[in-house]
Amino acid sequence: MPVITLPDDSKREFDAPVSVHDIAADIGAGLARAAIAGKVDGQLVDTSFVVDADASVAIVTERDEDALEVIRHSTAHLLAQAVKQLFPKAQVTIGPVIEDGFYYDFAFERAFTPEDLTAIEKRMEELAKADQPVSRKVMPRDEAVAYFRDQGEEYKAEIISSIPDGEEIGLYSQGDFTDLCRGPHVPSTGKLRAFKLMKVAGAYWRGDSNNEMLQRIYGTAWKDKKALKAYLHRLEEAEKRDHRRFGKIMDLFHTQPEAPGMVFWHDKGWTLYRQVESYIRERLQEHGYEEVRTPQILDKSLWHKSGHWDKYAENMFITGSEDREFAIKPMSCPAHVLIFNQTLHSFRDLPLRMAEFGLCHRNEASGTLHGLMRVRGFTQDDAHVFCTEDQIQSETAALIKFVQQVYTDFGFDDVLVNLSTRPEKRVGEDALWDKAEAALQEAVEAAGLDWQLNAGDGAFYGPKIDFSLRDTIGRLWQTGTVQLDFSMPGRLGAEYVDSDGTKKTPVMLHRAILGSLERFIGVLLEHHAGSLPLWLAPVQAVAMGITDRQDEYIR
RNA sequence: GCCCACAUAGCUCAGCGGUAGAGCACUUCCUUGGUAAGGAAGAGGUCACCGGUUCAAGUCCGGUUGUGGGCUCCA
Repeated sequence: MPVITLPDDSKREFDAPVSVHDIAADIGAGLARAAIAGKVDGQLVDTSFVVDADASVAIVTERDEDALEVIRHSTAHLLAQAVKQLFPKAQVTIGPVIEDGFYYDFAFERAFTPEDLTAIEKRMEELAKADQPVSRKVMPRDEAVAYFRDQGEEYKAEIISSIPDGEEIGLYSQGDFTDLCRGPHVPSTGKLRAFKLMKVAGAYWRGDSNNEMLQRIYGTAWKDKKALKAYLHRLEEAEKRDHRRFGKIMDLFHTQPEAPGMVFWHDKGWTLYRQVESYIRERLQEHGYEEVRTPQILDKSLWHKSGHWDKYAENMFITGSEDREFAIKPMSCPAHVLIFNQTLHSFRDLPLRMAEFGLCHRNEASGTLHGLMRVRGFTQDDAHVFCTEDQIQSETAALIKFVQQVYTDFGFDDVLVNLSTRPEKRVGEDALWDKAEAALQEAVEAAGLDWQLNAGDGAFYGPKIDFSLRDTIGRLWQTGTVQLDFSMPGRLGAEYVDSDGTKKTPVMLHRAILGSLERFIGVLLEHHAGSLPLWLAPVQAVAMGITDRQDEYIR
């Protein structure tokens, strides 16, 4: 018979299998009422979950962090239930929990309007008030597929079909609504007391832009009205830190339709820009870099050789002269290799560190442009380190130190680090990838960084470490990057003479610390809420008179 | 690029079929040694662009461009 160990290490014994709800009730009627979910041996479960063996059990109430996830997930179901009642033709798809809330994707013949959203939210309030019990049952896969197909829910049926064999298919029901779900959920809809629908947006089915577009409704949910209000207030405050706002009020820059995605820097903004640039320039000298400058426009054939044309042609701006086709450079690396190739190099020259404030243009899809954060014309604080395979790790380690120093100097302490490994489409032998990935991983670990693995997200030419900074409303913007490349030097014919007198191909490390100066300044403005550190501020002090009589002295 | 929304004075916005409005900013004059902006007067808009409906269009409809929020993408 199950012996239940509670979080305070007290034990309770039951004669027969017992539900989480009943365990809570055994402790106290109040707790049973407050229970939102349970945690059995660390696993979040429904209150109806039956414990039939010895286990450690915690009752999850809204005081626990875990409750929020359950509440948000259940609110997503509430949203789906409301939508199905109001728009029976809408098909449900998926509705996961995200940071601060949830969303649910629907397939519907038309877009939901803001008025629809209001109506849906109202219906959700009613359903929550009705306090309908939420129940779970398990269904065999084929039966579940048939069940949803019968109701015209093709997407759900497709999802269930793709669940691997042997996995349990759990269905949750509340009132007239049943949805496939892993759970857990609140025991009844009355537990959902503080939510709000935020916005509608389009989203592709299964995240693939070749698929049809669904209607995504975003919402937020909290344990009570007070927390909801605090969240909405936080959003308002975040809006005030928007870098585009500072661009205006501090007279730093503007954009306009004649040059979408490109920045007009005003005097004060350019002062800030130059300050950032000269800071980096000083660091480059300290870290043993040479600085170069390469052309904006380069013959198409170079981009064919580098491999960029095949992969990124549609994102490159093209121009021509007489009968030749040129591309406006989207990156500086091939040009740096061309400089490298101008001289015969000894292994003694390596590592050779070549930096450029590289002005690049990329024809980004119009819908992705965003203030200074995502632009079409930008300057990378770019550099390439030509080195031997043996130098990869020490150079990477040095770069990580460099990056950390810069972020610290600019006042950032919360930096996200990702290590991205080989993608499916790639060049280079697996053995080389093994070596490269291991070298990068060792370097991040040696630096004591808190990092995450982004498996399969590397560039086609090598693995990379990305550094991201978070903006005001939680979005992450990649700034720094260290990318290993064992493709381009060979493609473009870079060579050095090794100690044994033979010619070898160097390895190339691409790296940027700020990423683009534009984006970095955007993040900087948001991070400091416009109050830049004195050394960066374009206006450091203002002398003001008290009346016009002092004007003479001030001038 | 895709979905939705938006585009009115330098800025923030109201107006939503009947010949353009507010606050702030700006200009002039007055006032002023006290923590964002005291008084008075004034200037400023082919209501993003193109087309349509209508006796009449910021106002309704279609298209284009740009912007915003998502999605996809990000060498």
